[in-house]
Amino acid sequence: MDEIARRAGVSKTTVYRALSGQGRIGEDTRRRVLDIAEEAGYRPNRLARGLRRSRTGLIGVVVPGIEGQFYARVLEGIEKALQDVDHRVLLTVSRGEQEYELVESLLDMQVDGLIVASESDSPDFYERLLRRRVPIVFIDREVPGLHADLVATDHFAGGVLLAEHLRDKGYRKPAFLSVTDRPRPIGSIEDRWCGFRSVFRNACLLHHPFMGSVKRLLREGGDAAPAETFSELCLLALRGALEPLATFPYDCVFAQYDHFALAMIHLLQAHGIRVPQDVGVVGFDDHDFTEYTEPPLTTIRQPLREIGLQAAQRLLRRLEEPDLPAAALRLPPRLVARRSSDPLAAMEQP
Amino acid sequence: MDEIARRAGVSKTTVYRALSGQGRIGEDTRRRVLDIAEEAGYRPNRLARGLRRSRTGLIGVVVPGIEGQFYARVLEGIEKALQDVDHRVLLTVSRGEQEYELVESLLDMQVDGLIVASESDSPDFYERLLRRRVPIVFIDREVPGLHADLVATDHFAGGVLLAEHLRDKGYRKPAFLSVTDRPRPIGSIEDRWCGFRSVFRNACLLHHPFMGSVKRLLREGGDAAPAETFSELCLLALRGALEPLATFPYDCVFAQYDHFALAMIHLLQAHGIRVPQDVGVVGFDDHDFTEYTEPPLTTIRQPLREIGLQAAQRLLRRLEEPDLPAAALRLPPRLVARRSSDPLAAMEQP
DNA sequence: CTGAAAGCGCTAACAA
DNA sequence: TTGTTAGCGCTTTCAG
Repeated sequence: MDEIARRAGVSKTTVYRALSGQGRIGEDTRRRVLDIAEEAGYRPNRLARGLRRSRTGLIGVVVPGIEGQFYARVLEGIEKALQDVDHRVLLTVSRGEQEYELVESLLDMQVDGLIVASESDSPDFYERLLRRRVPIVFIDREVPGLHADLVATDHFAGGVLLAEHLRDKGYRKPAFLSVTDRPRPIGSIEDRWCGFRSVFRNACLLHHPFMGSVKRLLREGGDAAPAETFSELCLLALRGALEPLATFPYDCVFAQYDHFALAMIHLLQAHGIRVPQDVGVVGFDDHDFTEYTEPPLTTIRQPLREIGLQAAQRLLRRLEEPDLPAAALRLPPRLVARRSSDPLAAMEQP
Repeated sequence: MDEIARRAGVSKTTVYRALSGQGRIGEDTRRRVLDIAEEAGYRPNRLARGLRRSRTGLIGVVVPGIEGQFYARVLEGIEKALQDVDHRVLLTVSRGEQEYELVESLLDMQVDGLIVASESDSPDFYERLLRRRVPIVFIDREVPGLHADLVATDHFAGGVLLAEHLRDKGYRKPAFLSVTDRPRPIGSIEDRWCGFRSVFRNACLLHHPFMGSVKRLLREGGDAAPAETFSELCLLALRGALEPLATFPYDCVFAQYDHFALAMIHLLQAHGIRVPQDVGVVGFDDHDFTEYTEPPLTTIRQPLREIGLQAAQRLLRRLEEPDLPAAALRLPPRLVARRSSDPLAAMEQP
């Protein structure tokens, strides 16, 4: 900027005024400065601007992982919404370990706000931040005991949708597979349960830490993996599920995750039970492979991109109005009932 | 920092020395300053530090999209490698449009370096940056005509692996589906072709812009989508592929992408051709749904996370040694031959 | 309409 | 061992 000022024979301030379009300035000087800046290929240093204005245009994002499609899609939505208003995403992946440290480091970098998919079990850390008026929007999971902005799927509605679908298909004795390995069940799965039970009063709840088994197998596995693929891993984790279920005359299963649903189907088939004739199985979207499974799998599609978009927008809004009361936004999911007819048939016949 | 200096009764510089652990300082003052800083919850402003040192610890990343698993996984590797050395990822998604602007904006934010999955067809823009000695590592695709660091899959090796696999399975007359919609064929697919042909001298090349069809359908589709799912879309795009192929007595097909491979399988089956008995089909990893398809699909797994890790490490190295000569690192892919036996059988029998 | 000066928070060089 | 000073590049305020 100094060089431009010198070359144009004006002060830094004038250059700034020309470039920013703010403040009174003579048309001729403005043109001259702009031309010189253009020619010199001048680009403002956003870091310096951030330091001065204490507004960086950086938004910190913390997610547990992005290898699965779940957070990748949410992230896509976040980035899109922010790019549209010329903000940038500072991305960190917590991998179940570093959440708080990462949040701190993002704040050190002077992000304007945070979007966090937290795995925290206690509200203390975030309560402190909120008291310091750090703008935060949580996504996907709520932090237990914390009153803060949240954007997530409406899991209750998802439970209702799946229950209604099963009921419409003629099933009557549903089993609900709770899969959590946490001390307190995950809120989202509890919500699904409530929704599910509001339709099926007689639903049977099978509580078992399948998810924990998968994680343990993954950890222990290391190189000597107990299974080649993740789907096989899920199969291993679910192996014990049939005996406890057998005490209940179920005719359909809500398996919480698509991977589990598929494993459950394989498991049932291995025991000579036909799907969906004898027993129906439904999942809940954590992946988009459901297009490809055999037999077709009915599932709930979560509005992932939309969650990201809404979270970003909420955060931007909060930057303008820091006193906005905290609110939870629960977005409706969509039932994806895979027709069992061959999609190809429909396409090739006509 | 000023406040801590005041409270400790020393100069800012001393506080800095205590906190940074650099320069000589009395043990007692050091302790005192550290205690006060701790108590005051002091955290250094990395933005200011960046401005002063002109080293921000920010790495700009540009990818075309992250909804598919491809770049999400690469990104995971990048983030991991950078997090390990306390650097942060500034993520942007170009969505086939804004690549150059995004790169500029990242530079405005004073990133230390860039990792770019470019869709550019011309080297001019990046050549200018490289002349300005901006550290850049490209991933996945090379920019035509540009001599720069690149980390990517060894597509030639991938082509060889698939060809050898097909040969070992007894196939003799392979068809290679080139799917590009670009003026110049994408380098990676050319490499696959070269590798493939080094094994099968008689391979037949079917050149047709299937990929372009898919994109067009996606664009035109809008709400009135011509197909419910992406897999159906691929099927539509491939419909015309069988006639040109029919002129060649092929007994197997290399379909470039898993989605196409699967669509091809369905297409063949719809025409009464059995897979893999009559015709074998192989893909090339762009997704991890191959675990779930029916019939099983043999494919090449690209070392995506590793690409990210290596790219980040290369960039970090280049930050230290700006004069490193540009180099291409091509990482070996892995053949994933899906056994057609039921994985469950293997697990449940014993 | 234009310019001078101060300062965001940190760091590096130099002086005491 | 400690302190003083200057400056990264931009923005704001106040003065001309």
